[in-house]
Amino acid sequence: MRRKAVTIKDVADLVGVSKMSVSAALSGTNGSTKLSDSTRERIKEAAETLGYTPNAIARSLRRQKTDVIGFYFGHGQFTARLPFLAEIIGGIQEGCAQHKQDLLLHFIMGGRSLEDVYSSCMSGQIDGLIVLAPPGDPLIALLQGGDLPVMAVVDAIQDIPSVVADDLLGAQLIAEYLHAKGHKKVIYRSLEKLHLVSAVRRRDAFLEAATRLNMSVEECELPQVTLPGDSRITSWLCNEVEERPTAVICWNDEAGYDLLHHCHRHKVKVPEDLAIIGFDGLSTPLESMLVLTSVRAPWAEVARTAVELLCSRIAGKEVAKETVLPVQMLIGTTG
Amino acid sequence: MRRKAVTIKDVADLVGVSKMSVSAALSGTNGSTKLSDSTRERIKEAAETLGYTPNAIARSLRRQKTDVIGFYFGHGQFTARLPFLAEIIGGIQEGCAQHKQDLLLHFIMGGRSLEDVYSSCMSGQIDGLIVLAPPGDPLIALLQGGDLPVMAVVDAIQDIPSVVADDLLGAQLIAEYLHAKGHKKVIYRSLEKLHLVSAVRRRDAFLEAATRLNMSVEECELPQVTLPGDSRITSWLCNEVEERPTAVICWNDEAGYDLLHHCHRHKVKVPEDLAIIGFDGLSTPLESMLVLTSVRAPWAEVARTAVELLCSRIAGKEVAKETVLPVQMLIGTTG
DNA sequence: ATGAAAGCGCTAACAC
DNA sequence: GTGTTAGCGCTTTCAT
Repeated sequence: MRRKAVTIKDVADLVGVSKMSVSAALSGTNGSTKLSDSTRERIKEAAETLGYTPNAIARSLRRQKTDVIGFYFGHGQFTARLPFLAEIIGGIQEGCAQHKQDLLLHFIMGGRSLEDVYSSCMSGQIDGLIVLAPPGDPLIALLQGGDLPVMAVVDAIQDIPSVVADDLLGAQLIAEYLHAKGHKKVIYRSLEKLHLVSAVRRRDAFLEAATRLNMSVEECELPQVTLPGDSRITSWLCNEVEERPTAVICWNDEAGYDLLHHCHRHKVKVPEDLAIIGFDGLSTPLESMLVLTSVRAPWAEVARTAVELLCSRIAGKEVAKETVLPVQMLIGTTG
Repeated sequence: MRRKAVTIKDVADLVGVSKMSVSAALSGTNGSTKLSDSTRERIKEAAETLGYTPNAIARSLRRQKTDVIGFYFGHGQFTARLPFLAEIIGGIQEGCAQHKQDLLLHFIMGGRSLEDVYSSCMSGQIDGLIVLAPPGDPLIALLQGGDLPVMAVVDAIQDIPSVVADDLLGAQLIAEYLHAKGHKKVIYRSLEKLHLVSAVRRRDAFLEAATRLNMSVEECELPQVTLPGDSRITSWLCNEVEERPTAVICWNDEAGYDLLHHCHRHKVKVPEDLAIIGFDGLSTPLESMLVLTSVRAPWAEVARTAVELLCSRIAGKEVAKETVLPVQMLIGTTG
């Protein structure tokens, strides 16, 4: 506090009652203590006059509850500037706003040591935590032991209730879509290090579905952001190989757009020469001109739901181990 | 706290020292109390053994300081899903991470009453606040009275230290660019309700510069998101009027992209038939194919700087009333 | 170099 | 109905 703040005691003194009565009159959460309407009114007036604002910190200390939730999204590997993450954060925002409770979002920032981050989580500043991270994230292991309510989003985590999109269905939809369009030979562009559960699920489900539909799939693990010397794909794109693949399925939209750049640079026509499919269905400012064919996953809704379920958990209720939200095929102009 | 947490007292009892010594050994912020290295070590070990995590709430209550800053971005009118806001939030994230101090970001969510939001700000939960809102935002007026350190970003606010982009220069750059390209008659597409300082500055500076360069400017206030019956622009686009405008300067990128959609729908060729200029320089996933000609404003850097200055203010230092970050022309494919 | 006492502002439990 | 007593877990005097 910067200047001596007005406290409950000041109000009590002014009205001539005890601190208790003021607390009861203003916060209302009190069970036993009852007030007459007249005193309650006088107290409220006095509080108004003095410009009293309850001190949330003191309240939290006493109640052992802050009405604040945390959001952790990996240790510095993600930035909130990514469209995908903006979608998630926006969803959390909506969830918090929706929950009439005075629920705020507390970012757990990266760039500090693991111990610091863990301390932040366990320091009593937050009642619960939303996590977006691969299961192997070191924080997860630490959190498993504690009793802070945690919800995972996007990537399911063992032993932590998770809200995810239907990666399996999405992958199947893509396989069926391509099959219906007559594609026989395709490339699946996966995440280089498959540490994300969602990426693994999508790949496995796609391979399985494609095989079932008699499509031939070559897998191609590429870094998320394209390298200049991306030999295999580039050679496919440039040379007119016999029976070359006719589509590339990317594990997410970012990789899809990245490939689109490639194609553009190499004068490969999309989708005539090569179809490109993504996964996420993120919107871009250019939708009337070009839309990446993709699977639309309701990321904001995933996050919103996670907030809701986290609140339930904090309130002591059990929640489903895994909540799967539906996806749908988004037919764009790239395949 | 969910289960009885380990407290400073537990550690003290185990080692056989007073709570004081533990506090001194672990937090180090203590002035007078000195410890021998041996006791300090024993205390640290014991803390480790017990899995002690300091309770930040208790600490905050005692020190009247939380090391948390807040971010308020209007009362529900903005969503974190917007690319522009993602940029700002990402910048704040970077600023927080950079400040090695255990500095966290506390979102002040909308969707609650003005009083609730104000209470959140003044409840002692945050040491300072970053605000992104028009000067007329009701919260601003309330905040003016209080003594919570506040920094404004993007839109300068009277009597509040602000970090902004060089809107004036940006507008001039656009005017000069268009003039050099031979444009004589253009439209300035402004924000419908000019309550944003940045929007006003851009418009005024553009009108001034354009006039100086003998360009004729018609102003056209449009809602941020296009209405179907946007009569004036549409008629310009569809009819081959004598001496029709050759460029539309939009107050921000969003409006620019929106207009691009219009043009696309009406088969207006950009930039041949009409040049479109934006303001923000937001990146999109399609940059190798289409880039909106715009003024690139370093929004993330604006936010990062604001965090830095806010910390200075919290530490009691004076900061500049207005910090203006440079912008530059971003030549794209639309004009 | 260490400890004891006194709160920070609030609320849960019990008296009256 | 209303007041009193005790803390929540920590840190800042001031004494030893």
